[in-house]
Amino acid sequence: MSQAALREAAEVSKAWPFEEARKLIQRVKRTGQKSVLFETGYGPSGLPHIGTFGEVARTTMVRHAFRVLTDDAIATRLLAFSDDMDGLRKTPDNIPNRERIQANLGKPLTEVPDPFGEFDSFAAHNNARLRGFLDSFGFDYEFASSTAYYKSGRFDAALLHMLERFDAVQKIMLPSLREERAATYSPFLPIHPRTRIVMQVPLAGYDAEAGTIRWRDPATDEEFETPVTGGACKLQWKPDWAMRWYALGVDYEMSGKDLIDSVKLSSQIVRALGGTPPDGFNYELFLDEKGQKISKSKGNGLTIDEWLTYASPESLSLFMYQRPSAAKRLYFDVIPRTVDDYLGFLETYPRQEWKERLGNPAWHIHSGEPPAAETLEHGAEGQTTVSFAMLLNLAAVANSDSPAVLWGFLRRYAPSATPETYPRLDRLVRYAVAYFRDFVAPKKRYRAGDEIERAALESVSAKLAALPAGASAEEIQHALYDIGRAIPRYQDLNAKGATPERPGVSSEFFAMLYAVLLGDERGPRFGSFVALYGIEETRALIAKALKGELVAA
RNA sequence: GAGCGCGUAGCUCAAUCGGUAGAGCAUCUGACUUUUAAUCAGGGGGUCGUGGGUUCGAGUCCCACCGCGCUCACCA
Repeated sequence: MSQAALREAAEVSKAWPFEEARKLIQRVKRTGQKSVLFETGYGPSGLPHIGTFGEVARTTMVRHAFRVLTDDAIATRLLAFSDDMDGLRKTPDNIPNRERIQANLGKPLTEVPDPFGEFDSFAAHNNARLRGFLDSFGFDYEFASSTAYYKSGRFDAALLHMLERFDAVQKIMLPSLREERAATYSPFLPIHPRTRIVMQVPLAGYDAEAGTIRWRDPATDEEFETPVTGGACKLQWKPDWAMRWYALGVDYEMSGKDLIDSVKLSSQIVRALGGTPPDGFNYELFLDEKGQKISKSKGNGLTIDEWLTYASPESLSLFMYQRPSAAKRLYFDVIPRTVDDYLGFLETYPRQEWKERLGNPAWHIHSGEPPAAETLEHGAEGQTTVSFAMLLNLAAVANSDSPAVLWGFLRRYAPSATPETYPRLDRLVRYAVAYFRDFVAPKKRYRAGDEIERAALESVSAKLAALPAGASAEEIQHALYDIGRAIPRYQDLNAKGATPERPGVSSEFFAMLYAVLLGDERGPRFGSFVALYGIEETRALIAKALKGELVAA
């Protein structure tokens, strides 16, 4: 499959990153520009939000589609812009040293101390967390700090320009506000020279030529004249966004649907400044398990760290790829399915034509170079992909959060496999084990045994003790049958091959073992389970069950 | 009030350019170590929310309506 075929398929691909990239192609054709700037926004008043990751991941997909469409003839950059000069509005609930932070309300986030005591400021801490994650995923981006940009003078020309167009900006903003707010609204927010608080005060006047605004401290009635440049002032949110687009020449920025009105207003402001607003689209928001909007202040839904505890970054990337225009529940229970969907896409990719490949999320997740799927050799049946769902089952039947126990099962399935030869499968095993430990194991409901059941378990334990250490699954299985056969409750004369002298064992017997020992209604072939889990370990498990420790836990 | 999204199998959801509606789970049947599933094979289950329109052909495109939900209108 040639590069030409790839290009041809890309030109017409309906995959949304290509649809978006084609908007930019039009833009470049119109303006003749030789580079394109992508921007993603981040508000560091809280820990990095999973939506922020989504925005970077999705923007990266558009960027890559654009690069394929242009053969890299147009340079691209991705700016991760942190709005870290914003004033701290309220103290987040999920941080230490809240009192200390409380004393800094209203100051720029870069001037609020780090509640974790690790960085120069709260913003620096959260910025570092964001960068750490973006780096760990390998995103190609440039980090930008609003505070640094303001202070460096990089925004000065645009700020002075906006001051010149003050009336035009007000004409756009004021109708969008309620009367009482409109009466005091100023797009320019001076930083109080003494308290360092970002002041939301009405302007007493401004001097476009001098580049200053005049305002009054409501507490002292003292009047100040502050330059709009050099970081002495910042802008209100919507004018700020517009100014940034204008000053940096941002060509593409997507945002959530909660910002639809903001995009409209900011776009009008950019035009009033004589610029062109970026292309982009409004994606749907993520919902928590109850269908509520995920927000960093509420701390609902999933965090990046939580997802990465149970699944790979690639699977999270897949979640972000799929249907950005549809609201999706983002909660723990979508993880297994998303992981297996990802593995499935990886597996079908090599067999596809370019047209399908470009619609395959794996292509977008891996910037056009998805790795080969990791498959196990399974006897004559050939290659098999081990799914997350299967590993969860394994963990459940083994009732184990130990990767080694799962590998024991896997090696029986595919003897040549080891964690060293299958590193990605090993990672998957670790994720599955973590998911099992935190979401499946707590839901187990152990049943206490009655007299007959307890006696049966005693017998099983004794019988196991009498078996040789290296007893096979088969030997153990037959030993179990002999126990069950001797107990009237579990005799089954209708079983295939059963005789009155040698009755079969009903499935009740095994159901009892699962319910009492594994806390589940179903389970593995028990002989195999014991062989892998270990005879002594199984006896210990029985002992715990008889003491009532499993029911209690 | 304004702007969106979603209605497809019992459940959760797919369905690329408009071309015979699919998957997973659940359920049922069968095979297998004398019975257990981490196995395999197979079956049933649908008026694609409703009604129009375009088309040779509509889950898909257009219009209207119904239902559910979200967002914005203070801040970002």
